[in-house]
Amino acid sequence: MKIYNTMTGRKDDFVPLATGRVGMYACGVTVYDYCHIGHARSAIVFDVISRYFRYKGFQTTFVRNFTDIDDKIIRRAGETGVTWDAVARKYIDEYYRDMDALGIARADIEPKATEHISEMIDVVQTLIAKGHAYAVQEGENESVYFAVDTFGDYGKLSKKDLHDLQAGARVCVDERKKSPMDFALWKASKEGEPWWESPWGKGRPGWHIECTAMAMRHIGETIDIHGGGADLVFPHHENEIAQSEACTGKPFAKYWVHNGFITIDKEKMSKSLGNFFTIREILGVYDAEVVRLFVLSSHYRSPIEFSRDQLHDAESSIDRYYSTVARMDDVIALALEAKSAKMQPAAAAALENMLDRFRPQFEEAMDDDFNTAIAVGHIFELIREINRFVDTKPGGPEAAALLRKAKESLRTVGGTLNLFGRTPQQWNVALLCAKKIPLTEDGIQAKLKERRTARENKDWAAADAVRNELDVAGIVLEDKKDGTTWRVKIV
RNA sequence: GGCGACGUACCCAAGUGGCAAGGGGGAGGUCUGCAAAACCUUUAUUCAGCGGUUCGAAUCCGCUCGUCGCCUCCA
Repeated sequence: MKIYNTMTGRKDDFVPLATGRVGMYACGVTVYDYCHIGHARSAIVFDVISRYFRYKGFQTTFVRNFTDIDDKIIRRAGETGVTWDAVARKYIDEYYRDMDALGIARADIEPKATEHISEMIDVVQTLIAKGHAYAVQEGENESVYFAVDTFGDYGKLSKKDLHDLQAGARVCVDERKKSPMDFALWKASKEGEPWWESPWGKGRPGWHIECTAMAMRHIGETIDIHGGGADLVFPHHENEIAQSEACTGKPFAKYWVHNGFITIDKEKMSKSLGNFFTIREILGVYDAEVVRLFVLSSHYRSPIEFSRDQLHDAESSIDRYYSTVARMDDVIALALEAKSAKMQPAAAAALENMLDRFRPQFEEAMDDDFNTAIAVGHIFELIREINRFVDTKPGGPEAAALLRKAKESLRTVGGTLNLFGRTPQQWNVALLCAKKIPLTEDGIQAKLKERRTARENKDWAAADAVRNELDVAGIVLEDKKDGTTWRVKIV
């Protein structure tokens, strides 16, 4: 298994610290606003990575944190006239509402910064004792900064040179700091700000220290995988490395995994540019599975351009998938009553051959730095082969068994990608909802019954009238030997 | 200014030394009461451009052009 490691700049063989176990930590969100589709990408990517480790049989501990104390949260509290912790609570709730709707599994441990204050203080004290950090008086309290020049490896993750950074520093020079690149481990609390008691008086944690404290507490001093969005490489992860490794003298993480951005008109989607869509805006128009396939159709490190066309493509692909499942179900359902059990040997052999290769190919794709785009490609190759087989009009228990085997493989692989877990019927009902089609399943069935009577009487005009009526509403009918089924039209 | 990434068909997207995956769309066909779905054929002699290395390059090297990211909070 190979994983691209930001630290080494290449794909490295994955060797866990402890055989058969993986500890991974992904940076979550700062809870001061609704999540946008960029947060969704990161969540989807690390959800699937953790699923794949489990698929491979690793005993996996996945930690994803909430930053629930921070300048932006305090500012938002001031703007809206509520307390900072009320802001954090609200947006944690909203986070879960969005991520649950997106179908993202909960991480094994979802720690909050404010619940690990004492662990952070311990790390900061150790850093001061080892001469890597210094306290500075600020009003009645003290702030603590990490002295970047005491950590020789500073810049090793982001490949930055300390001198270049200082030369081109855009950060304001802060008189209190010994060096402009030093960063806050602990911030003295100003009047009206939230605070915790500490050896440096009243204060609150800096941004980076929480991840060090929580990763060590919940996984260990060295973790297998540390991940997050590519924008966290510098300064966040660089600073985490400095403070963690200076504290323990051990490597902080073995593999650094960073997902690429979602872009709008080729530009990074971000709060500051204002060019973002929230998860709930998108889920008001597209089904969650569509968003997940859209994200997984590209490699996780590539930038992906967000657009209506892209989501539409993903929607069509999923519809193709479920249409094929429906065809398989028809063959399986008719197997018992099939008078002539038959199967073309060549067609069956072709499908069996592809089925034998399917799981190994999936693993080969995912083992190569989680290449979900290729994995999805293999799924659709199998779908095509299944359709070829079904086109030969197979029947009987042997054909049914072969298709059941295909369904089982697809279910396992799909489950690992968190895709294709529903029935065709559930998919179409979900589409009624996503596309806001004002019809219920029962209502559609009533129309189908009406049309069946017309067709039995060979009243083609009346039958076509029903078809047209439903077509206008966005429903397509498919006449088959044993009845008519409906689908939501993808336009 | 420093560091880094990317440029593959009408659109999206894999492929990083040996015949250019997959999805969407377009065109033609089979099937069908009419449709839809599905399948078949077709849609890149070519991978931003120019050189170089090689028996062989989308893939490696160099240059040019273009786009984007990080260097400040960011997934």
